[in-house]
Amino acid sequence: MKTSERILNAATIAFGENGYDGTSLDALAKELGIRKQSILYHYPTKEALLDAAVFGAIEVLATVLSDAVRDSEEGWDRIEIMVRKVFRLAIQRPELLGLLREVSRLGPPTLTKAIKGFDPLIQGATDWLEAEMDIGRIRVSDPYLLVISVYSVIMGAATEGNLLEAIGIQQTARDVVLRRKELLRFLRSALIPAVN
Amino acid sequence: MKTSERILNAATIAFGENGYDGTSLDALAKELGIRKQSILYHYPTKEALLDAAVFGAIEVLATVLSDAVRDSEEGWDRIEIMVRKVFRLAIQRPELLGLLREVSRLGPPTLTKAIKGFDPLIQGATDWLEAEMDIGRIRVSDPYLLVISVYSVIMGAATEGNLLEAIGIQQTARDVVLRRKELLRFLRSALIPAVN
DNA sequence: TCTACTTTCTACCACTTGGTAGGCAATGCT
DNA sequence: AGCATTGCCTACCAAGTGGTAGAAAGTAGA
Repeated sequence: MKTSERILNAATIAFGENGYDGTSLDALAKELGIRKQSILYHYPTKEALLDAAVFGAIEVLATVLSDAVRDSEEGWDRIEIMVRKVFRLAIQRPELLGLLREVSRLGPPTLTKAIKGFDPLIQGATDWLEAEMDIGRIRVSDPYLLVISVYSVIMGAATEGNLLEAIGIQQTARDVVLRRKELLRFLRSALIPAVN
Repeated sequence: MKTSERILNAATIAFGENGYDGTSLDALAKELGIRKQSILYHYPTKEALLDAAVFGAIEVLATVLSDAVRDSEEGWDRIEIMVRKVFRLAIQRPELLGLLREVSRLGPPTLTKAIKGFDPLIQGATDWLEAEMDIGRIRVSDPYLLVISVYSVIMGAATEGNLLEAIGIQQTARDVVLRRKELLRFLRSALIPAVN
């Protein structure tokens, strides 16, 4: 793998797990077996490295979501597939979601750029939800707020693995499946309109 | 106000907003108009200061929740009051929830202590939900996972104000009320059993 | 082989970090 | 008054921070 890619991967993990301020270029370099100056050759500043990592994370998430749209039928099935794929991502690469959460705490200017990358995703989801509401497949409510609520829930559920781990709860693969199932039931109850 | 209290308040805000690593004792002292050494007089280390702030935040949250229990009827009313009070807390003192989120990222040893403080709250909520399920007022599911889901949702919704602000969405008091209303509808749909 | 370019390195730098040592004034107790 | 305690201070330190300057080493084309 190219050095610049190795740096980016390590940075994504480090920023996602220890935060931006909690990660030093020296530590990052040591982990990679190189000198800090080599990092600064590929990414002129620490912030540039952060931006690159965030951009990469958004790209991966966008790909996962558009894959979910491609591989799913309309209606509830689409949400289910989406949740499954995001959960798989959260298990395989938890640092990505951690990084995105970190960005939302860091605020501008990085957050501002990140939002721009996110905007088409949010817009697409909002439009789709709105259309589904019109057909009556999704309970009618403010689509934008709904997107954000769903985002919060999925993000929370997907990243709460670390929390459970810290509490001392064993996290077997079966438990993850259970949590995902529970989340889906939760979302289903919240989104599907009541049958009158 | 006593100096030690002023330090604790400022630290809670700073840790909650900028994170532990993003907050320096010097900056904190400057903000308070004192020297760093005065901070270290009241709290022997930075970590001790963090622990004190976290302890305080948990205490406030516990008070809010137990107040909610006291001021509410059983059933859905209790959840509604709870959400209202947590939202009010999130608006009046957003740093508290930010701090708790930060702790969950920092991991042990602070997280371990925090969890201990949280345990009675989680236990109480779990027991209560279980009882409500038995009566049929709450949809039957794993109570523990449900607590965590609800926690994620409320936490997410309550702390997403910064995010919305960054996106550029005006956050009037009316919008907050709308978001809270939407969240309650979301929770209600997810928790109340379907009428067959 | 000479040359131009890319990549990584050593050597430094100014600044900030959390923390120690100890002084000095105010307060209150005997 | 004498004295101990409390609270905040100045002075300082070793370690770490992100970043600059520029040398050395590899690599590829002519």
